[in-house]
Amino acid sequence: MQTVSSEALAKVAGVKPTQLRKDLAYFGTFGTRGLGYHVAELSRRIADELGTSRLQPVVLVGVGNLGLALLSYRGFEKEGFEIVAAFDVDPARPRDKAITQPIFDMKELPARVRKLGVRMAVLTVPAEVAQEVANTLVENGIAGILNFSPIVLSVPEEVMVNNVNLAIELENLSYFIQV
Amino acid sequence: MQTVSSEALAKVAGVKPTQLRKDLAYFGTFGTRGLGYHVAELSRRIADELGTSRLQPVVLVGVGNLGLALLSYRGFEKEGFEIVAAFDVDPARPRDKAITQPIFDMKELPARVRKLGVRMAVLTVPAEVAQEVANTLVENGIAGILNFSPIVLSVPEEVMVNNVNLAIELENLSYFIQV
DNA sequence: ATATGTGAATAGGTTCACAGCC
DNA sequence: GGCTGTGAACCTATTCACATAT
Repeated sequence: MQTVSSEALAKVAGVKPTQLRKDLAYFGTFGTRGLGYHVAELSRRIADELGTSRLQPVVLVGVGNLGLALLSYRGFEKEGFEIVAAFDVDPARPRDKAITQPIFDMKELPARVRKLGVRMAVLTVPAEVAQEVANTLVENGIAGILNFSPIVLSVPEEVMVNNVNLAIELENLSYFIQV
Repeated sequence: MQTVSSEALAKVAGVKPTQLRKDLAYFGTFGTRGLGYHVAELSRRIADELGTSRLQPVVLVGVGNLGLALLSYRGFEKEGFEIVAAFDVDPARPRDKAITQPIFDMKELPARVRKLGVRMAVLTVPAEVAQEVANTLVENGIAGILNFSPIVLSVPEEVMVNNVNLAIELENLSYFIQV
């Protein structure tokens, strides 16, 4: 399959074809009229825009249940991300799951994050310490945080935070399924 | 603290006060002019609207890394949700973590979901089987699905799906932190 | 004096309709 | 003929400004 239409792409993405075309058009002309989009080229150009054309290093902070599960998750590499290191207040606490990434003590975070030059972090620490850890991350060069703590982080405006709040997702479902 | 202002609430929610007031107003008049919102009453009325004033039972399907982590997560109960049962193709596979919820064989899903009368499900199965499992869930009365598989589920329009896609969250960060 | 509730104004996002190009 | 790219139309969401209530 060499080319693909906006209609086919929209189908799998769950959006309307016009939406998809307009979105792509914000980044330039990706397609060919009468033909569609050249798959390889489209893929490359999207990766370029997202910044995932090279492998992006990421650190994870807070190796509890969720942190450990994310460290084992094999779905990131395919999309161009690699969790290169994890940090925890108790790096030696027994963890049953075998993971490939090293777990360091939180104390080592500043030096190691700087050394690695990592710009993205996954935050899976308890809510009580999330803001404090976020501050440390930002101070040491992190520019994007994927936050799993159920609090609104306060960060400088040049830092990007994406929140994943599982309770809110369920509340949302709960609301919409009500009879 | 008996009452709270839209300004204080907006601060912790990370939105503007007018936004918060307008949103609440869609569900009725919750506050008192000159005073603010009565905390206990507001809390109760929001829970009523969300349908979380009673404990909501939820099932989880797919007890892999992520599923297991979510089963151990203690943040749901506080918000009114309880994962009452989990299902997996291999319920007996060794899992190091001690969890309180029973894990049943997928074969038992239809009968048990019906019996329990559960209306919400968390879907943490591999992408290849996600659609098939979703179909089974819907056939047996599930009306809301929290989907962690990186695919767009096709469901009847009365069924609500919320997607959590970790790779997309990282891609989003990656895009915005680019220099 | 203080803080909500809300119409009006503004901004942002989606869809339509079709011109433009292969 | 087929499919993209895009201005215009439409729709939805946010913010403003202030009337209203305590």
